[in-house]
Amino acid sequence: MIDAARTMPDERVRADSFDLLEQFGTTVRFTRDEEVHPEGEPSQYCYRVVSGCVRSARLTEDGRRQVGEFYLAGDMFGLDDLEARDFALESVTDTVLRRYPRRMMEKLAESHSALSRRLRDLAFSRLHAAHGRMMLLGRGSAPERLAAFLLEMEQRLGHRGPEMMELPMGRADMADHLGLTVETICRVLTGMKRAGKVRIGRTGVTLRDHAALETIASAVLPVGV
Amino acid sequence: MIDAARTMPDERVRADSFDLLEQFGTTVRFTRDEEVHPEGEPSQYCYRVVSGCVRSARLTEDGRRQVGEFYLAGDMFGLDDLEARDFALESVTDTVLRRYPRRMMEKLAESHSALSRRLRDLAFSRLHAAHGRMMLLGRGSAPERLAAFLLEMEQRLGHRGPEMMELPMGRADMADHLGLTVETICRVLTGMKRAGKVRIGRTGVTLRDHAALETIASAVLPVGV
DNA sequence: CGTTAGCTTGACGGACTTCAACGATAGTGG
DNA sequence: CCACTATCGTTGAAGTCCGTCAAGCTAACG
Repeated sequence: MIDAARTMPDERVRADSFDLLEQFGTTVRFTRDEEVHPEGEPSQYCYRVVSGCVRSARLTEDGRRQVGEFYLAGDMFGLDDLEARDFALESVTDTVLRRYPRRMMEKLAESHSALSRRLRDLAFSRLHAAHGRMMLLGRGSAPERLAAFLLEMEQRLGHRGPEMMELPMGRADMADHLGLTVETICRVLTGMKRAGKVRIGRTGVTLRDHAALETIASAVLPVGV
Repeated sequence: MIDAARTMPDERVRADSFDLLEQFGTTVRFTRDEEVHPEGEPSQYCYRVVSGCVRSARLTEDGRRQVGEFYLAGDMFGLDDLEARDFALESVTDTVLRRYPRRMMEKLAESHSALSRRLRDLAFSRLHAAHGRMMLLGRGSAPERLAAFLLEMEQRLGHRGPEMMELPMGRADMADHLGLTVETICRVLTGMKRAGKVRIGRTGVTLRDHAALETIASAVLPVGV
């Protein structure tokens, strides 16, 4: 388990620094659409996704919703009390989480510079991703947003091969994540289907024409990616 | 010193932790629209704005531009090589910066947990702001974006009183920051002027009806802010 | 088998963009 | 000092992409 964690290439949590925390962790379970942590309260815990999917979401008074991020298996979240303060954290599907006391993490970070460094890197990595998403939301068309999203999901889910990729979230979650409506998601998805770029199932998608999707998405991605 | 760090309310840099770094700093100057750091290169330095304004910007092949953040006097930036890697850093106006070697900062952070903690808090604070901006870009109307921007600028510039607030950036920068066009910025601004909410000058704005602007912006701000 | 939640499709309207022209201001050189 | 010019800001008209509203469809579940 530790070794498997160690081979993670990206921001996914590697065991080395974080396993200091492991002994203080408890496992918690949620069914779909439960509140892991409510909007507006300071958070006592941080979490790691064991399986399933969690979303951070903010709601306006008039009902508009923005889904900030999706956290997938291996991802850590709730590391700052800031984020939890004005984004609700909700399970998307049936989800198993590992929960750690934030105070303990901060205490450990004080004496273990490697953990501290790791937390910082993680924060900057997230910030980096957020900046990319700002480009997407600010300047991307609906097809560009969706293409980028599908490719990101494929990468983060570690999906390989031709079989259908199961997406944990529904159309509404995608829409609120990408700043679009459910209808637009459907229409763009249908368009991609008709063009032979994707195959669509109820809960999954198959990316048939990778190159085409990457071309669409690359317009709003940093050059040379 | 540690206590001071703990009571920090916002992300503005106070000398306490960061002044460890001060002796390694050098002062650099830029006139408007110069490149502080180009897109695509790893950064050797991080910076603090002494005076003026710096923007982070990303460009697509077909000419669309996204301005990620504006850094004002007191703000630090370039703390991660990630951000610098795919956002160019450019002076908006005549700007004086204090420049520090990143390697030195990381070295100091290893042995000084207060600095490390500060860096982490700063990163999370930025992430927090980025999430707010995602809500704005994904779900906000043009007036909502502009109102939120004007109020944010007033706060960050530390502006008080009835006299005109000088904005360092032009309409194009605002537009690319808010995911709008220059024309839309003008039109919304004119509308606000006609409604008596603002007064407009070439390089500055006066916020005449604070309450109205806050009402507009509050729709896409977290509840209770 | 009925019910419900989520997905899909269509018609229409609106907010913002695009394209175009005009205006104002600052900087420059004769 | 004053044209001259470049740059930026403003305004108007037309177009487009996406949102809104509405209805139908599909699949899962009791």
